[in-house]
Amino acid sequence: MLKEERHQLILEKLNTDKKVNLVDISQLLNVSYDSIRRDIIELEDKGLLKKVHGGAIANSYLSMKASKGLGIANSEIMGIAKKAHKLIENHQTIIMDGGTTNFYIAEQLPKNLEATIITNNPHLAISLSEHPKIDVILLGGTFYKRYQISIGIETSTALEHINADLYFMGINSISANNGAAIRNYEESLMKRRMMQSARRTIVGVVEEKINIQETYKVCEFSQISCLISSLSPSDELLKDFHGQGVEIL
Amino acid sequence: MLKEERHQLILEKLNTDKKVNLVDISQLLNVSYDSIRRDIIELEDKGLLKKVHGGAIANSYLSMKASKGLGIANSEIMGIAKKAHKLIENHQTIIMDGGTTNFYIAEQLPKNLEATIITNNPHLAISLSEHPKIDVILLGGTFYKRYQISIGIETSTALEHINADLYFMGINSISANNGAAIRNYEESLMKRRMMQSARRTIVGVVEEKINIQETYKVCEFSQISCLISSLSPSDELLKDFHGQGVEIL
DNA sequence: AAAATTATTGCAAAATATTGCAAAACATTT
DNA sequence: AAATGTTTTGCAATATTTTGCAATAATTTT
Repeated sequence: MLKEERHQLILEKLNTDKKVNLVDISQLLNVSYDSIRRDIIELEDKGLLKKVHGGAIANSYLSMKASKGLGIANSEIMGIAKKAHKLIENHQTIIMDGGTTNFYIAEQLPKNLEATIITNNPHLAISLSEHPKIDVILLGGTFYKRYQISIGIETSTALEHINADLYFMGINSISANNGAAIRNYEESLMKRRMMQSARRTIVGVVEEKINIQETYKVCEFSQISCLISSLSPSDELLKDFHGQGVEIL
Repeated sequence: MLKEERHQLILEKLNTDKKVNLVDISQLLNVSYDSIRRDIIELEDKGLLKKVHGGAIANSYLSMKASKGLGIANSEIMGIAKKAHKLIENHQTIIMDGGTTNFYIAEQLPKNLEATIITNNPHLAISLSEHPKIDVILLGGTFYKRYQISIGIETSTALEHINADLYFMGINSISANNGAAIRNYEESLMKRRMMQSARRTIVGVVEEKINIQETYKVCEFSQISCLISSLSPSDELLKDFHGQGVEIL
């Protein structure tokens, strides 16, 4: 079994399961624990996954890239995308940043929608090439391989002169008390800047990100205009989120 | 067993299995390990597979290209890329814009090269995620779907503060008398701006672009520092290009 | 805090890669 | 057909990479 072969298999498993266990994989592929451990280190160096105690977890960009190729979209995310599309009207200007959810919201936009999309996510820009009536503005800056978006002073400066209608913000966690938070500091600053440049901030999240808490807080929950999930607004999981003036879809 | 025959078989096996093991193949085809090893090296030089420790794996972009029927130009471009890499030193800052040739020059850069690459081509930024030691700066602006690059005042402004070592300029045509030219006006302005931001401008072209003339002139031939093609510098086709102080590779 | 699991490190064995060289095969010219 | 030059091939010596192991450290769980 070639090393590169193992690498591919690990990444594939990561795509479907979102996480891998070191011991499991080593038994599955019938190689020593150490080899797999070193594989994981190498792959992390390439920014293709995130190493955690006991194994590794998927990187948003990777799942994006993989699902793009495979054309498989998670049905939960598709539901979120559908709801998001209802908030968009013709001729609006929309800011979108990184993350799998945003990628699908963009990719699945109606083909006849006329809009301008501003993004720091090159995958999204490329994908929107298939939408003839959507103008795309790509925000430049230092490209963060791990998150597959550009971040930095340049990105920020460009936003200063923009007044968008909507901002679809991708996040890693949200809770009613602690607001929205993510894993990267620079990115959290960027997101605050983006909020300032749009009238309404909309957050789409998959269930597993609800009621958990990541390191860097972006904003209070009440500062968000609208929260979209795959759940029914009356779902038990969402009960704390009501009553703060945020639309729940 | 002919060499070409072996090459075919290796590529076929690669197509079905996505990977080949050096030892296995050599036993299967009943030739020495060394011959297969050299086959793999040759095929890699043509950009038809990716050599790894112990064997080779299929080349993702190539299968992509092959399915589109574009496979032929590939080995020509690989040759240009190889020549281009010799001009690059560690720790340089390099501007690269759009075009297939530039894409391959970037993608095939040595994995251990330390450099900063500035580009308005998001495909290139994404591809360079696989190069851990290369920093990428993405230039923002209006995204031109047709050419898959960003162009505009913003892009231009960002370049004002940049002094790069090299600029790899993609073009549609070049001739000794009429210089370099392309098909899009906005892009031609952009390229002139990029030339100003780099010490040396390098042009890599496939044979079919030599001695033809496109609509929008970017610069005189003599303003280029170096011209790279797949031909030998002494080739008949290139005879007019000598004597203008431009390095021909 | 102890136990259990997982990580890290250094090391030696195994596998693979590289290089130079000479024989063999092939093609080309006399 | 002989002589010549080129390409291909296999071999051997050497270098590099990968691998598994064992001892030790760090982390998570109990």
